[in-house]
Parts: sequence; C-alpha cells; structure tokens
Amino acid sequence: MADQTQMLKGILDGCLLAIIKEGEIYGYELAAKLESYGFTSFSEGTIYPLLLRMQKEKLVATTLRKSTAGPKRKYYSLTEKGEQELLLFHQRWNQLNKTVNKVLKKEEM
Amino acid sequence: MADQTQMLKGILDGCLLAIIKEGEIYGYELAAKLESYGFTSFSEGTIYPLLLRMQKEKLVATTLRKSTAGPKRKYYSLTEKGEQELLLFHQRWNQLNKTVNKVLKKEEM
DNA sequence: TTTTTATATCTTGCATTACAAGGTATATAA
DNA sequence: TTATATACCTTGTAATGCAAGATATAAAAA
Repeated sequence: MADQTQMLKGILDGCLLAIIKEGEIYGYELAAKLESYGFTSFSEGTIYPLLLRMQKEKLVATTLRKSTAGPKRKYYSLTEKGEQELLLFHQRWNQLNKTVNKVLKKEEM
Repeated sequence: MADQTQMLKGILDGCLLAIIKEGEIYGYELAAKLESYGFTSFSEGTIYPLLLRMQKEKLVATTLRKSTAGPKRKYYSLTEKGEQELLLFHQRWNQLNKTVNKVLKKEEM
C-alpha cells in the first residue's frame, strides 16, 4: 500500500513554495531544510526536477551565485505567480485536511 | 501544478479503509459516502480499481448480495490486516499533517 | 602534484495511482 | 419494449516521487 512517497504527491511542491517564501534559498540547502522540518530525507532526484518544473511554470525565479565550497549555487525566490499558487495550495491543503480528519475521527468512535 | 487529484495519492486508500471499518458497505454506496464527507465527486474509475487492489492485498474481504434495484452488490469489510494497515495509515497521516502544517505556519509569519 | 572529500546540480527511467472513457449487466417503471 | 437507475469492471493516460548515475567545483589531505 501507499507509503510516504505517494502521500507527498501534490504536497511537496506547496511545501517548497512555502519554504522559498521565507527567503532566497538554493536546492541543496532546501533539501536539508526539509529534513529539519521533519520530512524524511529527500533524494536530489526529487528536489531538482521539481524545482526545474516550478521554474518553467514561472512560480520561482533563479539567480546563480558563487559558492565558497563548490560549484555555483542556484538561488530560488518566489514570483508573484508563485505567491498566488502558494495561496491556492493553502486552500487545497486545508480542505483536504478537514475532510480526511473528518473521515478518520468518525471511524474512531 | 498539482490539483486535488495528486494530493489524494496515498490518502484515498486510507480513507476507504476508515469508512469500511464503520460497517460493511458496497462500492457504489462508498462513492456517495465520500462525497458526503466533503470530497469532490469520485469517478468509478477511481473507486473500483482501488477496491480490487485492496482486495488482492487482503486488506478487505468481500461478499456478494442481491440488490433490490440492480445487479448484485459487492460488500466490503475490513480484515485483520486491513485494520493494521489503517493504524499505519493513521500514523503516516498524522506525521505528514504535523510536518506540513509546521512548514505552512512558519511561512505565515 | 595528485587524490580525496564535500559541495552542488542535472538527467534518465521506473513505479505508483487518480481518473476519464467506455463496456456490461440487472431490476423496476413507463 | 424502452428507458432509467443501479452496480460493477477494464483499458489507457498523466502526473510525480525517487533511485541511480553523471558532471563540475573548491578545499583539504596525501
């Protein structure tokens, strides 16, 4: 049956937007931040394709900057469209949350 | 970007288990019940394959019974394994819930 | 100098799963 | 006998998390 992997579908992108909104951040750092929030460790094969997708959709803008200890970092920031998408995500998530919790609470009785 | 469709992945099956636990129910009825809980209407192309999958995994047991107004109904009930899976789903859902809400709350400040 | 290590990003291919579309069958009512 | 509501199933598609592997840079160790 479904594991955490499946549960993340359609949720991870919203979380990325939320974290990027806190301030410019680059991919490698983002992966670490997600873990610090309680997500199980993230593969780069998950993060980078997602970031590229969001860049294509113009939800995020990017800037390359030199690193002190490796190749250039690609910093992400939210666009106006990204902010709007984040708001929509909030709504979808809250709705889902409410509905699922209703189903689960009912079943406990 | 992801819509409700993607968000449901790995969540819908747990919700089905939760509803079936409330009492024996057949597929067609289940679809209606989900709507009553606040989910947007469900295609039968979503429900039936999922139920068959859960049957194969022995999470649910089935009984055919005559209907008063149509072909036979296939009633589903939880197996012992299904109950355990439901518990695991609860844990996964609560964990996800906590983590995502933490990310979203932070971003609001 | 050469090698190793940590940092940093990207690509390819796979598995899972919600869903649309279409098909079949039964019972009642018009 | 036709229409309608009920009830279930199958096939194919799209979306997306992730494993595995490739590439590149900079600092430290050998």
